[in-house]
Amino acid sequence: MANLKQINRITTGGKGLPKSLRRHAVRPTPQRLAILRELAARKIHPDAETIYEQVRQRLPAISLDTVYRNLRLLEARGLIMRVTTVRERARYDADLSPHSHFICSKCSRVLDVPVSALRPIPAEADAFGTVASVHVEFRGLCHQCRTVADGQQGQ
Amino acid sequence: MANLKQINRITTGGKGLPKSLRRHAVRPTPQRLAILRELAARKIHPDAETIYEQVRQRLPAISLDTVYRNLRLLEARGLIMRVTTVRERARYDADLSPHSHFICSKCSRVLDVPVSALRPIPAEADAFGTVASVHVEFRGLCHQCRTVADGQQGQ
DNA sequence: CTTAAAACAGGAATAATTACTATTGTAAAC
DNA sequence: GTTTACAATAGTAATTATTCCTGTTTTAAG
Repeated sequence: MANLKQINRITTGGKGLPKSLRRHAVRPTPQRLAILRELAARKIHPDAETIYEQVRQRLPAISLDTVYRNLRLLEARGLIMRVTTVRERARYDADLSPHSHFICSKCSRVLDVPVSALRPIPAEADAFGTVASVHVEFRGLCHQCRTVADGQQGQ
Repeated sequence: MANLKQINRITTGGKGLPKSLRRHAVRPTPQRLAILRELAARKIHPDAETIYEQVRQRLPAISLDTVYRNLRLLEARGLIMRVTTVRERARYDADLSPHSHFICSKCSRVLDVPVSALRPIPAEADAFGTVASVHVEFRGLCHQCRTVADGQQGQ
């Protein structure tokens, strides 16, 4: 699946979406389909609560937990993605010089990435509004954790 | 809180930091100085809890709320910055094609920013580890909100 | 010294999210 | 076409990071 046009074509009632879910080893339950359709149909990038309110009109018995559970599952299976970053403790920096961060997904260490490792953000983004701040965040395995993982495959 | 002056003497290493705080219209209280020093001394980009644990060794009576309150204040005054993004409801997207987002700080609408508005992220970031994901987020006023703001100054 | 404002400690409250538990739906085996 | 096993669900309780509230202490100014 992977793109909006495909999903949109599918969500108008065809059998494509259920098939696509099965391909990803996800059972196409009514709740799941409703959530996914709601996400694909709208461009507003809704949050769990908004999806819940909408889906409830069709499936009045659905629970908020089901929405959360399925968003998590669908994200894990690579069928949808988060717009906002991972929700974790806020971290601070006294260094105000322009730079970015690499966050290790295993040890959660935060490394400074100098601007030279990025291209400067162009003014084109101004097309969408008055840009007040830009946040660039890399996630992955840091060298240390990668080395350990290479040696002993698990954990 | 007893003998604050003693504490003040202890936590006040040099006079530079207090002066800098005053320049930003922030009163250089011992707690504040300790928090800021902790942040500046370490490169680990600590979270509130970590700062709290550290500062507590010098100022055992400090409260966690004071740490949070001051981090907020120092950020608002432009003396420190968050490494992670604003902590708000997670939003999802069914469009997995590479693109970025502009989030309006007023109406919190999320607009899609095509990759063409960004330069592709270079492989240089690999110097820090194995990059699994890159997240780019713009924040500011969207056109609609800006127009409204121009017309009627308040709100 | 007195007084007003800012900052504080401690604990209660909030909001988003996740965990738990008993129940229901469903796919496959018989 | 039942039975069986397991995934998914609803409803609610719990958790976690953060903020709010109240009464007190500290600081700065008159």
